[in-house]
Amino acid sequence: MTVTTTTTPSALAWSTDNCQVARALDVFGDRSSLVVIREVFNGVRRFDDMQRHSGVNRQVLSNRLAHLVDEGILRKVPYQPEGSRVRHEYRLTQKGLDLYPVLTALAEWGARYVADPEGPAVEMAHRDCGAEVHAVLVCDEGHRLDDVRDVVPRPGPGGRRL
Amino acid sequence: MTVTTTTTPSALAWSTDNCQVARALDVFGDRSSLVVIREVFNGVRRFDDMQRHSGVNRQVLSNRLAHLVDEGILRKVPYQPEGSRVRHEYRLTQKGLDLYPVLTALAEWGARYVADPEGPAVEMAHRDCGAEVHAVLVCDEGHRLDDVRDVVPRPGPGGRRL
DNA sequence: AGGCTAGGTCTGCTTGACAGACCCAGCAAG
DNA sequence: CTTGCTGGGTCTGTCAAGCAGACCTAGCCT
Repeated sequence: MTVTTTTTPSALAWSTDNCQVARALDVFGDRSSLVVIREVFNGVRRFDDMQRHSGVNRQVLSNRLAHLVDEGILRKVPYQPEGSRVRHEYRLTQKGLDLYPVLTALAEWGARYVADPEGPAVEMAHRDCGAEVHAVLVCDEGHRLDDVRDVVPRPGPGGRRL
Repeated sequence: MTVTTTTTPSALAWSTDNCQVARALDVFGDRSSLVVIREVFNGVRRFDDMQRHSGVNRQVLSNRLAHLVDEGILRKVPYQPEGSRVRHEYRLTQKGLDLYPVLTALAEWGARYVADPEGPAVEMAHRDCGAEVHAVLVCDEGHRLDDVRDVVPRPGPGGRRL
């Protein structure tokens, strides 16, 4: 057991008031919202289907759907089964579709650490070629970062000193 | 307003019991856990620092840290400020470090949709060249998927029919 | 002896999740 | 016309979780 000395992290000098990660989490960062989003990505778009398929409580599902519509991540689209009245289903907006990298990264981490021995329950594929899709980190200079230790967070243009 | 007809999504035929996304969310998928993880990624590793910097309730912080240590995402490392007794700080394990793509994707989505006009509060950089880092989707055939509509989820090897 | 600090725990209140029952509109069968 | 079915919810009561704020404790310093 080594005992190390440390320095004060510079992040402490920066505010988290306007952190976009925290704000993103306010929008969809609870278990139920992410499960709902997973359902919609999987093509399950109707209230009852989602409820049965995901097991999320009806009341909570109702709240989350309304909230995600409010936030512009989902939109309600009317549809009409034959011989039946118009109903509505939930679809991803562009803002919602842009969560694909988040969901892919999540699924990939899950596949590595919490999947059953026979493999992950779900995977992402390239529509054109059918090959599996992964979320990888690349920098603007074109380098691919295979070791996550090469990534370092830093204050962005909107960073505020305390 | 167009009214569409739809088909039953095939995802309904597959179980979500062993979905690795849901399992990953069980491990760290609540707001506080993700905020804690953000703090540790930013180099804030001590209890009081995290509490003050992130504003997470002390009790909740205590729970989350214990849980994340339990799950092998963080580990407690002793350190010794001069002239003081040994204390402990929280560091990422490899399992925790592998959340970098998730956090990067989250930060990127947040930068696009919920950041202040002057820009995101935080960004990821390449340690070697200083350029900004992004989470991008690539397939095993080497194609880069710039349009998320080219991604399609499908049952993986661990998928179970209902 | 008293104070300071890191890293927590304890208490009481309020909010949210949850299961399960209920509701409502409109089609269709009897 | 009544009865039932279905999708998409709302209502109710219970119980777990979040929260603010006070309190605790070990070891160092004065």
